[in-house]
Amino acid sequence: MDDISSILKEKGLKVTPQRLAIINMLRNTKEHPSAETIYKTLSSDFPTMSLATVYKTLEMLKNIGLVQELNVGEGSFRYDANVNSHPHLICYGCNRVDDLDDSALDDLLGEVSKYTDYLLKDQKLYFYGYCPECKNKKVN
Amino acid sequence: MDDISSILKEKGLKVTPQRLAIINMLRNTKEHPSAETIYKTLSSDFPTMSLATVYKTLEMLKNIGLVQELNVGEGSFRYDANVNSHPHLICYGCNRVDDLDDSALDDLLGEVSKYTDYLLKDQKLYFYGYCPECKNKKVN
DNA sequence: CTAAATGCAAAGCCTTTGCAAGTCT
DNA sequence: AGACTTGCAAAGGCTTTGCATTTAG
Repeated sequence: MDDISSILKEKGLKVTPQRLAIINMLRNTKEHPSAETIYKTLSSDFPTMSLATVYKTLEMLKNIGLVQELNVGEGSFRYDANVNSHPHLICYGCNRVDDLDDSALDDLLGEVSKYTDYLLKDQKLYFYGYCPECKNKKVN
Repeated sequence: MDDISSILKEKGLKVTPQRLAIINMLRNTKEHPSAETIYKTLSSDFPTMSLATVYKTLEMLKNIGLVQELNVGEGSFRYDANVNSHPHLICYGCNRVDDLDDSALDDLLGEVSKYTDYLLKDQKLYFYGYCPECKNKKVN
């Protein structure tokens, strides 16, 4: 099921306002926020919440498979409530991080397996460039 | 040209034994070592060299385009003297990091461009699984 | 000689940990 | 009530920085 409270209870985890806020924020954004961004965004609603709680919650959500951690090369992680490991697109212009269509992934894996004898299990794929908006604005 | 001393001199950088050792080590390995690994490996030949020097040298080598930084998701970077951004394969069994054939990359980019309007400029592609050796050893 | 690099230690940044106080069930 | 979670501050791991000393050109 998709109801967070039920999932947490099933696992013997407590349902706290902070946890609900964090997972709900992640589920309602496409921005792939960092812990810091989550923290700041929720600060208005939870002024006393600490960054440590955000990290602990994210750790827990990772462990129960509700969230995945991304590393697009920024020195801090980003988080994604979409847990199937889909490719990402990162814009050099505006730093947005977009998802790449899932069906693209199948095609990519098909290509790779032509070139390696590895038994492939997972992947972290980051494509960098300019998003449709930025590629028009930019000079070169 | 490919002669390190000449490249450094051309850029007004000094040729030091430490720098030569680091770049030579990177050019002669396929292991994609971390700064720590480089440091430890060279310690026998350069007992007084500090980790800071390794980091400063790697930073410099990045800047002049002789080395690229990889992040395979380990909490520390790895370094690669092969600076074209080729895909990597990481083995869950033995943690080795292999290169994927360059021609695979062209195919992959061709696939991706079918699915996005991004203007693609670069990519960091990590495929995880079991290398040919480990996939035979493992149980599942 | 003198500009740049090294090596040491200290500082920084992101993340994790310890623990008392507070909250969920 | 009892166990888990929060929030604060301190600690950790990797990387960077500052600065006096040393080295390359």
